[in-house]
Amino acid sequence: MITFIFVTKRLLFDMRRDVFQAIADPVRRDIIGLLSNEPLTVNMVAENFEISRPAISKHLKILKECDIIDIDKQGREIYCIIKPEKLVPVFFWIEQYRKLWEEKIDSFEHYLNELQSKNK
Amino acid sequence: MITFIFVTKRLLFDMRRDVFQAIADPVRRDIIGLLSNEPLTVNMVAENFEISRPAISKHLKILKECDIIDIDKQGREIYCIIKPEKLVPVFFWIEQYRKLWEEKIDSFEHYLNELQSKNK
DNA sequence: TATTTGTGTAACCGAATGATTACATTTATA
DNA sequence: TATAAATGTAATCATTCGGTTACACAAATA
Repeated sequence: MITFIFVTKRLLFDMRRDVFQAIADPVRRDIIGLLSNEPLTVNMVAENFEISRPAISKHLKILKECDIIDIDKQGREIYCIIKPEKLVPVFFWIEQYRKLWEEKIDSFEHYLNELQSKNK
Repeated sequence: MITFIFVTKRLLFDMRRDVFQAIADPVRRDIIGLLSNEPLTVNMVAENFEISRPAISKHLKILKECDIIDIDKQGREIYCIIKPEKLVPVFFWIEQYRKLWEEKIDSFEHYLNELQSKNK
C-alpha cells in the first residue's frame, strides 16, 4: 500500500516543475504579466483570455507547483499573488551570457561603423 | 497534392519555436552553457551527456529551429556556434520584473533588520 | 432553504516532448 | 576501394501539454 502511494506520487510529480518550465508557455507569461500589477482571482485572470476557465486553472496550478504564485482564499474567491523573487534564477542564468551578446553586438556595430566610414 | 503538402507542413511546424521554449529544457540549457565557451561538434557536445547521440541531435535541431545556434560544416564534422544575442528577449522579459522582486527583497531585509534591532 | 457563483478536477483528446534503436548518408582514411 | 567516422533521421514508445466538456463542491445570496 505504501509502495502504491509512493509510485503514484512519483508518477504524478515527476514532471519538470521549475521556473524555466513555468515561463515556457506564452499564456503563463501573460498571466505573470497580469499578476505583476495586482493580485487577481481565478475568474479575473480568465477574463483576459479566450481559452476556457479550466484551462486557466491548469496554468495557475502549474504556476503554483513552480512556486511562482501564492494563493489567498477570500471566501469562495481565490486571489493569486505573484512571487516575483522566484524569477531571479532566470535573471542570473541569462545574465551570465550578457557579456557574450554585448561583445557580439559591439563587434557588429563596429563593423557597421567601419563600413559607413569607408562609404563616405 | 498541394493541399497535402500544406497540411503536412502545418502539422510539422506548428510547435512553439521560440527562445523561451529553447531554454525550457535543462539539457538544452547545458548545451548553451557548453557552446558559450567555444563552438563544438555534435559528438563533442554529446560526450558531455549520458543520453544518446540522436537525443542530442534532436536538442540541437530544436536549438537551430529556435535560431539559438548556427552550424558550420567542416568536412564531415559539424560545429555548433551559439548566437548569444538571441537570448536578449529573455533578458528584457525578465528585466521588467526586476523592480518588483527588488522591492520585495528590500522589504524583507527591512523586516529582518527591524526584528534584529528589537531583539538587541 | 434553494439557487447562484467561484473554483477545482476528472475524463478525454490530439499533438509535442524526449528518449530509444536501427538505419542511411556523406566524408575521411587505411 | 573498402572501411570507419560523424551526423541525420525514421520508427517507435511512454509521458506531458494544452485544450475541451461535464461535473462536484463550498460559499454567498435570494
